[in-house]
Amino acid sequence: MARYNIKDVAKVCGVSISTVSHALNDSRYVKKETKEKIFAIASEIGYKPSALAKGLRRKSLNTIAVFIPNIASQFFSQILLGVNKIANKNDFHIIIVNTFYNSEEESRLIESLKSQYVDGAIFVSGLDNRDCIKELHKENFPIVLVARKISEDIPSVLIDNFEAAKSGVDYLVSLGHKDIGYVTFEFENRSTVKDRFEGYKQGLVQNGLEFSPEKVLKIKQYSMDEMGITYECCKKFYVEKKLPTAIMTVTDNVAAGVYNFLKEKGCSIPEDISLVGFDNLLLSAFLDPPLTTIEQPKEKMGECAMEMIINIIKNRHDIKNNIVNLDSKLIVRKSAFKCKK
Amino acid sequence: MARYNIKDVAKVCGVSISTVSHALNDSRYVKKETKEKIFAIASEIGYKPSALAKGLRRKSLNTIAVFIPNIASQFFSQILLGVNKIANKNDFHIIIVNTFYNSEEESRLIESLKSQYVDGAIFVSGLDNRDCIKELHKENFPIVLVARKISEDIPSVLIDNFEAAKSGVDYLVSLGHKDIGYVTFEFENRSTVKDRFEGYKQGLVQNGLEFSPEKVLKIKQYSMDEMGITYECCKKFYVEKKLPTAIMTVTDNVAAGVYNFLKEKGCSIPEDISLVGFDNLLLSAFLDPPLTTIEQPKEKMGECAMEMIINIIKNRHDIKNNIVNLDSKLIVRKSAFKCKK
DNA sequence: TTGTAAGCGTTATCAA
DNA sequence: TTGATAACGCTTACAA
Repeated sequence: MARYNIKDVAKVCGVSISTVSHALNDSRYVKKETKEKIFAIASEIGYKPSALAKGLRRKSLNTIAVFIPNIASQFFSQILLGVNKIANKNDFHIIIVNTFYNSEEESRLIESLKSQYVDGAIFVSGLDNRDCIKELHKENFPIVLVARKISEDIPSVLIDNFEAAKSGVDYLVSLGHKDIGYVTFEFENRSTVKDRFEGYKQGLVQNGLEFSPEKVLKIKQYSMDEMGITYECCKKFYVEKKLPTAIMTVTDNVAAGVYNFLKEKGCSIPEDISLVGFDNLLLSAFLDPPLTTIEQPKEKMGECAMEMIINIIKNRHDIKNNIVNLDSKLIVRKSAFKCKK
Repeated sequence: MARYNIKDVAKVCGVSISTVSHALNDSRYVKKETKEKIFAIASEIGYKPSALAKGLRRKSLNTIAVFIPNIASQFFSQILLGVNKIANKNDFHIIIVNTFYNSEEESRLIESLKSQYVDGAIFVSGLDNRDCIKELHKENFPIVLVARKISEDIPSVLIDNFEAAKSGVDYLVSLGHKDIGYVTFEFENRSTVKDRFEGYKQGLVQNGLEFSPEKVLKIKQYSMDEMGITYECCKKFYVEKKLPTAIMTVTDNVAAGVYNFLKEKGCSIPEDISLVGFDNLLLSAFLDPPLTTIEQPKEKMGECAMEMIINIIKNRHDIKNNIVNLDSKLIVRKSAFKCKK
């Protein structure tokens, strides 16, 4: 890969390098014929400007760091798809930083980011109380959060988790359910998870039902195998508890864990118990029966975040529009049914 | 983010910038006290060398491009996990290029890669007949292939797809099956897919069974929804054909499509028909019944590829070790059972 | 043991 | 309408 540089082009064209640069970048007037010649020769010898040199000079490489708990998770990789799409369209690159929900690792990586060439960062999910992210924002480093909320003034892309969860309860109530359980992750420092829980609670209350903490299973998320830990926790939690007639879960993977537990126990879904998930992960359609769930527009969230950060970088940011709430909706499949009791 | 540069450090330390550079990089002897002072001050003011400037000078940014058909697919994102792990460990970054199995897009992106700052590329899956990849290799640009084979001299990380598929047939035969169907993607230009098919064929023959093309359903992969297209194709293919007693599939997503088809038809798995998948995707454990499948060590393949490419870049490449075959193994779950007939 | 200065490939200022 | 040249922040050959 012998590479040509701008000097080579200039020499062949018989002009100065600044003319070449200006012609190629359209950054000042260049006589038509000169310009044409420059373009012709550049393409002929296959000249590609060095993004590196350009980056050094412009102090920007059009690259965004994307912090994500786990690339290999459906939810996150769908978001990445959207991020990637918009990045491509705008000639941006992304580098992916996998944090595995590890805050120390996240901090370390943010630190190393500073030596890097990134123009901004997108943080997907993760914990709320991250001073280092606030700091980044204070230092005017462009950041956007996705499915995570740290403070009102940091740009974030979300859905209204509270309303979405409430709509799930409404749906179950409309099917006649009065005894509705909830399975969630622990939510200190996770406002998205907490908002869903509050939506569940409020949904009960607004429908004239009583909220009872005993009906809530809180799972400590110590591993990436969300289905597996859910299954284990269910075994302990429901050991001598009566099962409710319906269960809502904080995410589809958790619902899948509940499926496994219920099937093993000989309960059939939805005859004996109804289930509603959250996120509409691909697997929810594979489950048997297919899971009724609440859609989160993952790809769109990624697109939106990338668009926002590009706007911020290019100083086109509309400061009033910090928090963007996208629409979610209930996807009715076959895991929830009329309550028989 | 006011950033300090090497000059600032030099000034504060009262030494020249070359001393600072050498001290920090350990690239020539620097008096102990001087060195200590440089480190102290650098860390105090939070100096981070600009990766960009370093990259321009060294003509390398320690960045690898990873070409992948679809980040949002289980199989690929698991590979990425491994790639990412080793990259992190070695202070490499990756930029991800999503091709959606589109060869033209791939070519275009390879082209744009040349203007970029990447030190090498990993190509995951995709078609075989890619001259532009061969060309890249001829130009001595470091590349490694994963789950894809273009020619013997291009470094590749694979499993032995032929043997793996054969072992699946052996297993089904050991359960008493004599009528074994196969569902695959079309495999012009996809040697990995073809090898599996050949393994299936050879497995039949070696077990004294006859291979019959009518038992093979070939799916044209025009969409990313592998489950959906499989379901549709099954409906057409088996419309008036007798179902075999067992079916092997080219990947678990295809098996999931077959599940849907069979369940709708009222066939139960494994009582009426046995199924064996391929890849051991996460979803295979979620299926009902859990799918017996052939494991492909996805994360390890990613790790291996990244290690190889780093070796190539650092000229530590052992030229004899171009094609690496990792181990695969049969994961027995509950979708295959003794043949009743 | 350390400093000077060239050079990586651009962009952008100033001058013509 | 265009050209010289400094500068981006670093590494490294050469000199001291």
